[in-house]
Amino acid sequence: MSTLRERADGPAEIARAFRAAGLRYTPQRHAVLEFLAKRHRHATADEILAAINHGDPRASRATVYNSLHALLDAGLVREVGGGAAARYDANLHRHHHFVCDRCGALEDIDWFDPPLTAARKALAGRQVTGCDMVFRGVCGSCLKSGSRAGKGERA
Amino acid sequence: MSTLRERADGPAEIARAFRAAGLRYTPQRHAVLEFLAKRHRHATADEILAAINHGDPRASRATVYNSLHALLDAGLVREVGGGAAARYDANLHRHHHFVCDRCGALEDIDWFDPPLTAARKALAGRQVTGCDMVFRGVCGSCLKSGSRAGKGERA
DNA sequence: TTATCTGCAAACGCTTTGCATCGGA
DNA sequence: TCCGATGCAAAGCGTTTGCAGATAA
Repeated sequence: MSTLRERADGPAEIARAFRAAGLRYTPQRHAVLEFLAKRHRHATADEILAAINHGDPRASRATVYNSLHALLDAGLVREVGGGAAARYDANLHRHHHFVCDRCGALEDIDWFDPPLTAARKALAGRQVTGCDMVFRGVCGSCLKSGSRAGKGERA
Repeated sequence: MSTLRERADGPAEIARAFRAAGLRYTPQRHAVLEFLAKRHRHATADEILAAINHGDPRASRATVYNSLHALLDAGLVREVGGGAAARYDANLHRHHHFVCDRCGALEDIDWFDPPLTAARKALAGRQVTGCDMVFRGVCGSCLKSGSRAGKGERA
């Protein structure tokens, strides 16, 4: 499991990631992956679209979705269910998620091993390749402020 | 935490659940909760709508969503991210989920305690009220058949 | 050269909303 | 009686698709 976010800060690394994954390397795809890898995590497709079209390569909405699907298939990007719109995350560092029921923030939680031993019995007869743990509750700043913060992304 | 599915098979129990939750009790809402509690789990809003309009009380699409939200707020129903459309589950028995990457089946996994001790450090500073564990992999029948089963619900 | 990606726009599916009416408490 | 639920239809939003033209390998 590579840690793209740590090592792929240079354009060359991103190009290499595409080739390693057997994906065609286009400026648009580069922009999508670079945006996710270097700048923002938990970005929605729309945020990616806006950011890219603010910059140089310019990609259409369809192309952004297209690229995201290619990257998902290749395992370079992860989809997080979060809320209404899907969020994408290039950080392949394993981590869990926490969703604040009050302000909707989606935060990363440091990785710890899921209880696969305890799960073994319950999961018998299946081939398990992954486990997403999503915790829910009230995040730190909502606890502090005591009120509802702006609904949105804060991770 | 009540186990509606086990005890609320009678209409009276369902009415009671509404009153206990401080919700207005209408025929439509009764039908939604009854459908989820007695018959089908992991049902989409559309499935609920179709089932209800096949029966007696008849509810509009908006009313189904409306009822579901009321039930969600009251904690009588759980939303499961599953796929494109949200799925709803009245079984308040705690359980985890398993999603088959091959056929898309959504299965229940017997409850076991999440590793909250291990998580404590990572979750510090937050108030945690819940934990959804979603396992991914290949389900039993796909393993057997070796090919892709029909995409859909099989839990 | 050729398979495949891009871009545009329109379609699609799920969910929400506005508003007049109905009905449970 | 009165607040809130219902029903209809239309809008909203995120996502996908079809097809002609462009482009990476």
